Amino acid sequence: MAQKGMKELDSKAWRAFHKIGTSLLPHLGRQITNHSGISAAEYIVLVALSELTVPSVNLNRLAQGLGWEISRMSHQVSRMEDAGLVKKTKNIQDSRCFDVSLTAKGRKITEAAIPLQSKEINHCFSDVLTQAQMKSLIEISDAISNHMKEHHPVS
Amino acid sequence: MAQKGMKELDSKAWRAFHKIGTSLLPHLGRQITNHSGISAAEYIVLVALSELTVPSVNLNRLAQGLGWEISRMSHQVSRMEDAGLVKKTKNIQDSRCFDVSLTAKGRKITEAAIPLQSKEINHCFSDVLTQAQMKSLIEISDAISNHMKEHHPVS
DNA sequence: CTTTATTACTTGACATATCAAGTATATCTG
DNA sequence: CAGATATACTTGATATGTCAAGTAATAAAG
Repeated sequence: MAQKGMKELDSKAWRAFHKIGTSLLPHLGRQITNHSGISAAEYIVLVALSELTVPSVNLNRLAQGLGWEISRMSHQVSRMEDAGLVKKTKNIQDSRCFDVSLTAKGRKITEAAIPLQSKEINHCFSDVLTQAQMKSLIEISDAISNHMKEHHPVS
Repeated sequence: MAQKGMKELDSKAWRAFHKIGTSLLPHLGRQITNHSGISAAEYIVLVALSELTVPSVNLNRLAQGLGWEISRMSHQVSRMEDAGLVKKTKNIQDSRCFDVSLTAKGRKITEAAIPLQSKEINHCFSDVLTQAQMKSLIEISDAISNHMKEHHPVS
């Protein structure tokens, strides 16, 4: 995906990263749909909601927590409300805000989906890597994330 | 994005991987559009075409080389033909096939875009990682890719 | 040589992601 | 408290990715 202006190792490493980023992630998304009948985007939102210590969050916080644009979250939550997976309620204190929460159906699907997805991740990711490789990956992620936070805070 | 059914380190490593996969890749895509006026998908196809040792490839090979579905490539190439970036010609030997090649415009844009994109990748990726980390990433990618090839050859 | 697969690609429908613009409700400022 | 600003979210347009179904041409089988 890029070579001129890059050193040999850099280019190989980038291609390696790009490859797993554009194959593993979509593959696991497809698995979610196959085993649980929901999309990868829906799964991400459902899991985020299921991990709350409070019954609901507003759209803004939910989007920020996942690093999504607010508009993307608005569209996604609307579709999920139509699908009966989440509920949207106008906040009483600030009526610009909407509180989003899981419906019973959404919770049920999420709780069934999580262990199946964990199994898939173990299968395709954890089980094929050594502990040292996973630790290395965490360091790599931190290095990149810190750089992004400093230099490209919004995007 | 997943926890029940996963060990602590596994879960952390997965979240780390997921995070960079869903932030760095989109960020670099946006950079392409900003500096060269083409989408990330267009860039990927253009670079693949510019790296050919022959003047053209058929859709099928192009899709396989990038690990894309043929339908995705068909749509993408059609749009790029409309945009004047590539040219599609019916193959003479086998008229089911289409040969895809760069137009002069497509080549010009690609050659200008590649060094700019390499610079961005260096900035966000290569420069923030050590050589050891890049080597580790290549090993990690190989391990995952090999597993995928064995167990999920099509998807 | 005709029927039957197979292959290469197209098409349409829908889900999704992004962008620009809009609406409504707070909040701040003088 | 009126006017300006900011915040929270919506909406519509466009590009994209995926799936299922379709078309057309080649290859294989009988």
